[in-house]
Amino acid sequence: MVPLDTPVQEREKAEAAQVSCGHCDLGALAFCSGLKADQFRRFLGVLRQTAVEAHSTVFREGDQALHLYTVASGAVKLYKLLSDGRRQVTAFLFPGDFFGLSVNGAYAYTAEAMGQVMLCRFPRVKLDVLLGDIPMLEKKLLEATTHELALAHEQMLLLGRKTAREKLATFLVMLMRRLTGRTDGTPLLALTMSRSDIADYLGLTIETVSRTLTAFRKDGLITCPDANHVAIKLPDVLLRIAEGS
Amino acid sequence: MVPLDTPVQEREKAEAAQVSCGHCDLGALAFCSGLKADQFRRFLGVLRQTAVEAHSTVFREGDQALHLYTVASGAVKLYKLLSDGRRQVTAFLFPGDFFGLSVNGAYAYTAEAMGQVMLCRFPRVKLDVLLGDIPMLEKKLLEATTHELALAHEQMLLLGRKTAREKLATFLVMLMRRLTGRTDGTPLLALTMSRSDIADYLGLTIETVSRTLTAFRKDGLITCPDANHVAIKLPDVLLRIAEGS
DNA sequence: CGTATTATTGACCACTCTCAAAAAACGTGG
DNA sequence: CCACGTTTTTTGAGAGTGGTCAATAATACG
Repeated sequence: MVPLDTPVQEREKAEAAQVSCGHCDLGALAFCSGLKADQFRRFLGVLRQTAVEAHSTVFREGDQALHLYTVASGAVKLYKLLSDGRRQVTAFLFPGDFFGLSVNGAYAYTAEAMGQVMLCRFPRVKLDVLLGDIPMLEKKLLEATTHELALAHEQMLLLGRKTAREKLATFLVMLMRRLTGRTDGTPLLALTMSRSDIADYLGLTIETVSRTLTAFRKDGLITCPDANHVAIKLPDVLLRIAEGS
Repeated sequence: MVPLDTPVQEREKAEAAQVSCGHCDLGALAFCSGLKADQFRRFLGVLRQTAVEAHSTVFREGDQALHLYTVASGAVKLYKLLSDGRRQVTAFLFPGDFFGLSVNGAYAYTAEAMGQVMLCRFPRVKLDVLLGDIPMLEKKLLEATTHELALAHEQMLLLGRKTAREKLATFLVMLMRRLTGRTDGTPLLALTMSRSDIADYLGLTIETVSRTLTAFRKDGLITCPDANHVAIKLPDVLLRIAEGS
């Protein structure tokens, strides 16, 4: 719960026309990629990098939305709660993803670190000025939000219309794409999230998640070296299941 | 399926500093509200108003995303399909709402008119130029997308964690807010969507939608003059059910 | 007015949830 | 490093919400 703030204004190693943030290894995916040297300097003046410990809350739903964040390293989950404790995880975020967009000045969801996480934090008021001056940043933000929206639509399809088996298959394929960038080979996935997180992401219970993974194992689709690692044995079959055919 | 295009460039009745589009009665909610006279003239040059017949498809998921749309009047539904025909309605849109945002140049969902609809259509390439010149428009678009994203998160919570009863209650309260702007009194809602649309929006079957509405009727929460009209008798109780308590 | 479509109601069933216990993994201190 | 307690995951048995299939009723439409 105690973010270790590290000012970064003084680090101005980027004088080249094309610079990269240097705090992350995102390359062209980073928010700051493509900025000119002087723009990048101003960008650094607005940004503050913060380290967040595992399982600590970055902000809660309803909090005043003072900052916008991007994930530099690690993973973050977003969720919403019902009054009786039922939870819906709305997204798992990985390096390069934005979060903290607000409606009416309040965050629409809670954000929690799933492990040691490095974040880039932008005060909204300062960022708004910068967005006005550097149209490319605003374009990127709009593009990122649009992308998030498309993912949300995908997730609605999953939650509303897919079976438990299809949900888990979709989840594994998604992780495979996101963490390894490929859907071929037999990648070994490190699950940074608990069964409870997965269940709340897919609209299932932990028991159903566990049982379905066991079924996948028995079908030879995956192997599990341990509870937090999944090796995808038949990616193509899994993909077919995910798409509901 | 045959949109009746009506060029509107010549209609330049707006010479005042603060103008409103004139094609809709949205006031401050309209995309064009707050534009200066010269900006508005350019805005009109980009825009094309189109009338769309009931049940016709504006565009399909995967189509090349050439246009961005706003609803001027009527209602539109967005949906995604699985290969075997299972459908998830991701949103019902009403006057003032945007749609047609794309990822990788393709629409992420299908858009269909639910009745006679008037749309404002913006070619993406022309709009992009205009957005670059009028930062306020880009801000509005970002805000609208952010708002849509928040609604999507709400819907994920509903789809993943709410019971049929809670889903229907949430749906009715949402319609009440959206169509009447209030949650008090005993408003009469005109349902522009079929049971099938409602079911596919809430992740249920038409039978469950029908049964749950009957249960609400028996509980005295609503009355139904006919199948397409619902009078909310106890809005506060419905709201409590919707929030899961 | 007859036909097609949509909505309601009923009976039954199954997928997933709930409750419960066992097994495995994790963390902590001796 | 191991014993211990705690937490997480897995597995099992049974139950319930919502789905499926089917028939009836109501509505829309030509």
